[in-house]
Amino acid sequence: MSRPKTGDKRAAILDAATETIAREGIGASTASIAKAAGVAEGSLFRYFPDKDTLLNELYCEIKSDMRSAMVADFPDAAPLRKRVRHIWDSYVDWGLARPSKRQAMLQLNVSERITEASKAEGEVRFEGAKEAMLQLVALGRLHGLARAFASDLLLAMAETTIGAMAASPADADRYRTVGFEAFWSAAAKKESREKTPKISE
Amino acid sequence: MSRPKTGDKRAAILDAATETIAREGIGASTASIAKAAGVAEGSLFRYFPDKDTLLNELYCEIKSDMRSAMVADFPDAAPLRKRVRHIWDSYVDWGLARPSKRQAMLQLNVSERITEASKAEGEVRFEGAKEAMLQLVALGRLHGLARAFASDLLLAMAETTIGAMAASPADADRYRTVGFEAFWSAAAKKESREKTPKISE
Amino acid sequence: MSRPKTGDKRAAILDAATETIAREGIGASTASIAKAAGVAEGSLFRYFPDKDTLLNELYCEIKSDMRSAMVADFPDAAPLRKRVRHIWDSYVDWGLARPSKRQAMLQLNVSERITEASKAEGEVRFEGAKEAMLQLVALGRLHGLARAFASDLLLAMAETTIGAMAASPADADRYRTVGFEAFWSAAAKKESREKTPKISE
Amino acid sequence: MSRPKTGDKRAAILDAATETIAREGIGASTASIAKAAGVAEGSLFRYFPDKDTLLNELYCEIKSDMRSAMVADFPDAAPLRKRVRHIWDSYVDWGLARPSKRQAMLQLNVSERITEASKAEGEVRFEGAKEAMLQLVALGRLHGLARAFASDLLLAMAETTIGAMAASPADADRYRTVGFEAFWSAAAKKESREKTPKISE
DNA sequence: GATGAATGAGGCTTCATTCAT
DNA sequence: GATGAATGAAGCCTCATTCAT
Repeated sequence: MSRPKTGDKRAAILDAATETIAREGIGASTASIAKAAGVAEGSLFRYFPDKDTLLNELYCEIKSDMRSAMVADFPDAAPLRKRVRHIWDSYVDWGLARPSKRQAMLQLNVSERITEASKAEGEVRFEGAKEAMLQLVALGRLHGLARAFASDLLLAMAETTIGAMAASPADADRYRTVGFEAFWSAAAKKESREKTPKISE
Repeated sequence: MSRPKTGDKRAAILDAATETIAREGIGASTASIAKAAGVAEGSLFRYFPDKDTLLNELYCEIKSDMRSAMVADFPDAAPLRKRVRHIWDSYVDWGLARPSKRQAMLQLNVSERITEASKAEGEVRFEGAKEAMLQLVALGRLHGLARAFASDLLLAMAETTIGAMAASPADADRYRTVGFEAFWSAAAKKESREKTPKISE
Repeated sequence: MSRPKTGDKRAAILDAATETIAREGIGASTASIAKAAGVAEGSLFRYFPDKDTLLNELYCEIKSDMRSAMVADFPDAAPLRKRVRHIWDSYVDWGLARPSKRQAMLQLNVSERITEASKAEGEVRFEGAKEAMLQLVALGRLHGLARAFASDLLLAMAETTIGAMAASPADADRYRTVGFEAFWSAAAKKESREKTPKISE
Repeated sequence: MSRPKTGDKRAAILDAATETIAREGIGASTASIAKAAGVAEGSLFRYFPDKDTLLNELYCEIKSDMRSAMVADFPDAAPLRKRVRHIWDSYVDWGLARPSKRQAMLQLNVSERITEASKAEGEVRFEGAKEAMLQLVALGRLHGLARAFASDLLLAMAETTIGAMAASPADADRYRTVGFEAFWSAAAKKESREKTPKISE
């Protein structure tokens, strides 16, 4: 899309890597990535010492992009339900709007070439979201379990929802909402519905 | 692990491919798979004309194995909740008991080398499970949406649950149950729990 | 065509090799030859210790077949022209009737895997033909040159003629005759045609 | 032989392929060709996407080289006999001077890996020669037959002649002349010798 | 004898990476 | 810095040959 006219080859390479890996998987050659980026084969290695580094930095970059989408306008002071809904919507909309990034991330997520360090780095600076998830766990159905479980559940359910939305664009809005309600029911307090609003506080 | 002494090289190769791909990803070389299977590299190609075929047959084989686990003892006549719980437990236990198969399947699932035909074949003969999912969708919170959405949601949540169980074996039982309750809350009817039994009919 | 019902696997293999090599060249695999012969892969090596031997024996066999065609009914006592015409027609008809053998021979002829010994063996027992060629050289336009030159010229011209006949079956008879006349003019004495009979004596 | 110091690797590879194929046949490995060319095996594939392309381009290249030899100094305005003699001599001398190219061409000519397109391309731009052959056919012994038949006959006879010259270098000149006379007698007008000169006019 | 599964060397091709320009 | 030609290790696959049944 936006092939930077500026000398920003690094970004061009990361973009091209996203597209190419989304299409061809982790096995995409550095040559094809460089070509898609409009740079010489060798130039790729001026910005990334080797392919593994490129993959790891791409992973971090996409995570960071996703984070930005979630962090933007995060309603820190809103009720829990609103905050979780924000996370949900941000993630789902991000994935829908950037299918290549999402697809590339699916590939990177299962790759043995992404280091633990990269995965750890992907976790940082989601503070508002983490805090919301902590509260959700503390007050809800997942009480006593690891916060990561709630986060992973949200991501897994959102991922499934995105897939359904992409497959049936006409029903996209319903899927987003129903998906969220499903997650909320799964994770929020199990008491009678009347009390649920209280939980979300 | 247990290298079959029988002449069943095909099975040995599939087993070795499972282990190797679980460890190294789809990029695992045919040489390493053959070696792990204890056969010559050329022998691999007597059983599978090329690597893509091996991958696709491995995919189908693992799916079939998973299916067998779910279909076994399927309580066709039980209430919906019991049947869904059976699906949940079967899947979760299968994944926990066969971490390599599960891990390999994660890799195969995102690979562009698995054909639509293979994916379609993976769907068949889950009749009891499909039927349960149809009822769940018809009567529950996902009313009006595609059955596949419910199935995918279950798989995604179970997957997440398996991950958590594997990470904290001590809490495994709690995760399995809580995970299921989360799914059930996500998908089953939203009315008060007392009415839930009615739904399951 | 005639897949021998008898136990004559050796002949079946040679036949199959002829067809397969005609179609795929010298690179045809022993497996494909065995399959075409209707025998097991390993059986081929009971009749021929290795592929090179198979190729060389095939070469000799086809040469021998060709020789048989030429030697049959050879008019030893006829005038030279008649004898040469017999050679010509025998060769041309043989090649036309057995396109696979001819095509396989074209491949074998240029192969570095055919030994000098095989080539030498291919020469023997063409006595009547050799004698005719010797006379032709002695009395004709190629006077003083090697007999092999005349033979090779005949074969080369006949080969070209066969190719033309195969390409235009409707004109086959004309090509055969014109081809022979061309060879005769090329090799026989240059004096007026009336005297030719004298030469041929 | 003379390994070009220039960066012209492509030509070096074609040269090496010529030598290697002349020696070992079409089955010569890309590794041996690359080695003979003094380049890494991978480099070969920068110039030719695969071995088949290499073979086809080699075929075209050699044909083109042969064409150049024939076209050079072609006496368009000379009498027919002179023009045909030019073709004959050019071809024979070319083949004698470049035994590897000739030998390689013999291999390529019978290979199923040379496409029809390559063969067609090999035919173009022989205009002067074609024209001469057309006249020869129109006026001579092959009257009414395809021009290609005359051309093929010339090539086949020249090929045989080259073989004889190579085998007996001492008699080379005689073979060249006698070979031509044989071809001329074979193809030119059959009328009485007195008239033959007229034809050749 | 006959079979065909098994073998592993070797062939073609790809690709991450280097380096001279 | 940027380039892309060059490299050769490594990958997938074929195949002549062996050998247990």
